[in-house]
Amino acid sequence: MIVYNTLGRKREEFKTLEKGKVKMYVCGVTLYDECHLGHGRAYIVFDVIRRYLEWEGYEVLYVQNFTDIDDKIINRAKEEAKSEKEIPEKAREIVERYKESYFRDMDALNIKRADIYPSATEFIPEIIVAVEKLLKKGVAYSGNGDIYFSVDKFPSYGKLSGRKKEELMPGARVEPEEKKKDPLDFALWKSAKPYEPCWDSPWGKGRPGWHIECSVMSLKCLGETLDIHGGGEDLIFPHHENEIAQSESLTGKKFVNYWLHNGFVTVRGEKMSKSLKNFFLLRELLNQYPPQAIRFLILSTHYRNPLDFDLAHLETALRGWKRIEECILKSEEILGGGKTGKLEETKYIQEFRDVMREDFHTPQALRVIFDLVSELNRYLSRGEKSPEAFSLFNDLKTLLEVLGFALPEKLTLPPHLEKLIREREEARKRKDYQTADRIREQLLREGILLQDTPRGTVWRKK
RNA sequence: GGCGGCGUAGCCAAGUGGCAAGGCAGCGGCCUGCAAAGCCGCGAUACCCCGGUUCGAAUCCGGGCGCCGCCUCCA
Repeated sequence: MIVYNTLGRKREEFKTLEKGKVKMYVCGVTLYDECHLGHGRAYIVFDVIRRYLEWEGYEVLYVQNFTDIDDKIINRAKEEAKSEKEIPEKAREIVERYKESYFRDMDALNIKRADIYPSATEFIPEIIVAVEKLLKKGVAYSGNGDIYFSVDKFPSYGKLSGRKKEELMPGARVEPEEKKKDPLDFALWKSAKPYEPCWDSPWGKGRPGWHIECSVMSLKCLGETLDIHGGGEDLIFPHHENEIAQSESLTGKKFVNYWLHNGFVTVRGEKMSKSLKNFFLLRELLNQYPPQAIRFLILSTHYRNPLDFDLAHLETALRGWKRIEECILKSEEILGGGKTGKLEETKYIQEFRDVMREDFHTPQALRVIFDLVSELNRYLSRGEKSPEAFSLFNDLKTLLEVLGFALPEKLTLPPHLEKLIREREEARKRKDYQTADRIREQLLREGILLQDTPRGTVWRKK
């Protein structure tokens, strides 16, 4: 299997530390706001990577953190709090609110839950120990109650993002802070201002810096070296660069073997972001489109390429998904649901494997699925219940599950609509097509689409 | 200023040396009472531009042009 490793910027053979096991850490969200499609992309992408690895027989331990203490959360709490002393409580409330919202969106998208969801505030003692260790090793220093990591003390700093320290200086908007010895140094521990949420530490009341939590939590949950660490490409610098510096200074071991980063979602060519106000919230999209359409859209572009979002593109994705869904519904009607006995694998399984082994090539995987759907449709259009058709149907369901598409559920119609369909069939027998067409239109207004097939009239949700 | 990415049919998107996948939309046909769905057939003499390497390039090299990202919180 080949994966593209950001560290080194090349495709590499994927070898796990321990045979058959994958330790995987994906940077989660900061719990201060709703998730938009950009977040959705990241977690769908890593969901598929995880599902594929599991399907290939790997035992995957998947960890995804929550950042539940951070400037943005505090700022939000300050906005919402009525008085200063309410701030810490508000911050907790905000965190809970958006954690719930996160799970609601991600569950709706059929993203498998991680094995562990560590939160920064659950690891304060461990973070403090880590910071003390870094101080003791002389790679960190104290500046007025804040503790900073000294980038100079980590010679290979820049190896992930491909920058040299000197290159970062000119023109870059690196805020020079007086407490820092070097503008690139970053906070491991921040001292608290009055009324901010805080914890006791050897350096006074404060809270952890952003980068240290991932180092500590991945270390505690997965060990010193990870197989895969993932996230959006905007995390490469400085977040992941800083994680490497801290973790490797702490353990002396290589932190991560394979760094995987997904590309952005853009809107009219520009990055989807809060500041540009060009974001689409997952919740709003999910109100209007089935989750499979969103997943289809995401997977139809390779995970490392930018994905330009437009509602028209989502509409196109929906139609594409509908073709697959129609094939499944029709198969169930003609061939019957449920798994049949294991028949020989079709060539499509092998093709799917071939393309997914090449850096998780989901656009190609969708091509394989469409090829399969076309062939299966040929059997179905003849009403043929051959073993080949059963086999194709089984494989189709298998492949869709690996890509995380929830299979359509068997729906039932309210009795009064069922009755209308029966009335229409009577009318058609009488050749009373006016009545039949009237009923068909009436049902369409209810969102029910009718298809008159050789095996009778079937209905679909529009 | 530094680092990185992208530019392929109307739209989306694969392909990274050997006759340009797939989807959506469109057109023609079959099926149908009419539809819907499905099936069959059709679409880039051509891959931003200009040079070069090669028997052969969308694919490699050089030079342009255009768009975007990171360097600041960010999936």
